[in-house]
Amino acid sequence: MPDKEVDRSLSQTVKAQLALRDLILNGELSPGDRISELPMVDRLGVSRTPVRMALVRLEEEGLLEAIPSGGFTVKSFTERDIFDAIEIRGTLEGLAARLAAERGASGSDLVSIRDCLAEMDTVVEQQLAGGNCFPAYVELNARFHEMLVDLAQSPSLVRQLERAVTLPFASSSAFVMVQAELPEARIVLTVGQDHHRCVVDAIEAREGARAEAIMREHARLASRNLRFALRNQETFDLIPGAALLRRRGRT
Amino acid sequence: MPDKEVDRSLSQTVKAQLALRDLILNGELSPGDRISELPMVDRLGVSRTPVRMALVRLEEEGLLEAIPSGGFTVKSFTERDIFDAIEIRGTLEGLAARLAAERGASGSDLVSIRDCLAEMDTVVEQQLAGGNCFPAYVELNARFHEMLVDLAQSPSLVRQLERAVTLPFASSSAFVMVQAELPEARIVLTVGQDHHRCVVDAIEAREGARAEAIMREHARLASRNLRFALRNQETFDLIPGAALLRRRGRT
DNA sequence: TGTTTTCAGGTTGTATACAGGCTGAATACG
DNA sequence: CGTATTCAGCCTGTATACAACCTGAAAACA
Repeated sequence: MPDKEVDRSLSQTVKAQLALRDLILNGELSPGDRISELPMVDRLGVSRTPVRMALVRLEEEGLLEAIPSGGFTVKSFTERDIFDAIEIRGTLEGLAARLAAERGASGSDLVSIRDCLAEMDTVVEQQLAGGNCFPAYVELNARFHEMLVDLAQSPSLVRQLERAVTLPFASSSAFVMVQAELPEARIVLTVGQDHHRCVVDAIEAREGARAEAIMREHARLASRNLRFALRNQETFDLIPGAALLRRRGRT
Repeated sequence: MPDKEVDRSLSQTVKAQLALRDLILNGELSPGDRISELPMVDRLGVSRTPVRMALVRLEEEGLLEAIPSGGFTVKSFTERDIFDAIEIRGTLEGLAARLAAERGASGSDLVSIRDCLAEMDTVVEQQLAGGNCFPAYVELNARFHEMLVDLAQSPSLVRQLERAVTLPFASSSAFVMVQAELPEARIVLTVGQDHHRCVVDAIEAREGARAEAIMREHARLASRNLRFALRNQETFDLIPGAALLRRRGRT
């Protein structure tokens, strides 16, 4: 836990939102729990207004569920919810790649993303040689996916994808940490990086259908990681937001 | 305008949200306009708190844009934004159709959607015979699309699609009214209804790829309507939220 | 004993007061 | 005359008071 002392320059609302999200993701608030405003006022050290705002935002984010009669509860997720979220991300990233190919990406954008690709190559190489470069890889991976979406030059799509990725386990780097423990880690890493390269090639060659198919399949690497992660407890706990997951058949 | 007097049973927040949305969609607030809370308090007859809440909600909805230093402005949209929004909807509905096919829809669900299909057949027939059944068609069309998405049995996808459709011109029935003026109206209506039937057939036959392709192409009917609507002023004004559209090259 | 009613506690929705920050215009200065 | 500075007005973010509502439990009644 890096930041127990929250920066005071942040607005109270943002402070509350971050703190509340942590509380949920760390499992200090369990799925189904009703969240009342007043207790949170004490717990977060801000007044009701920012707490209220944070609750609304987190509901939009998908972590909370509104109760018809007022108030919120912590949402719970099934294994299938995660699979679906990953599939949705893959589908939208596929659309982004296709649009990028069809509309044509500018030369400078392609150079930028190829630079990113090269950096990732280095990191992947070091990782395969036995180092532990996952933090660096996660960051580069996030940057790559962001740049890719931008290639589509579609604000609507960026917006939609932002939402698709808010759930912690839906993001492109959610399962990279799990991957470290995976027996087939080398394969997934190598194949994933090849996807990255191929999709850029496809976009440059204006091969829309191919670019789309690659990104869809690319997202399914995350599904594979997920399936593995669910198999034993240690890897299960590596899943971001694992506390929100209910395994087959509970309330 | 059916409801100039807003139901007093609604909460102030909802009241404010509806009124504010109308104000924006009707063009009484122009794109780029900054929306201050106090003037809205006078204009909507509710206090700052509900106004504030409505603003946050409308930002999430995509009608407003947050100013970094605080406050909101009315968003503006380009022709391409709409095309992209339609493409996104088509892509997600395609995913829904594919999942429905792959996962298998229950017999009773298929019966229900076929009932809806049959009702639409009747309406389409009457329409082609010279009647004006568009309101009925719009409602049935909305119901069909809703049922289709439900067939995928994916809460995540339902959620994502709900968001994709919040923009008024992205919804499946946004351009049906324009269609009435379209020279090729008969064709679009006939083909659209055929899409509806074919996608259900595909789902029942577990033909995922076909179901997906059909829904993608189905959404492109809306793009066709849009392209036509943009050509002259009368049809342009039929576009929901037309006031938010900026034609090529303005601030 | 089972059902209905009543009531108290807590919770949310709404209104409003207050403080800090931003904006834009007028003014002073180079 | 152009640029930097100051200041007033407004606006948002936050805190808090108040009221309506819902919930759950105890009590009264059939």
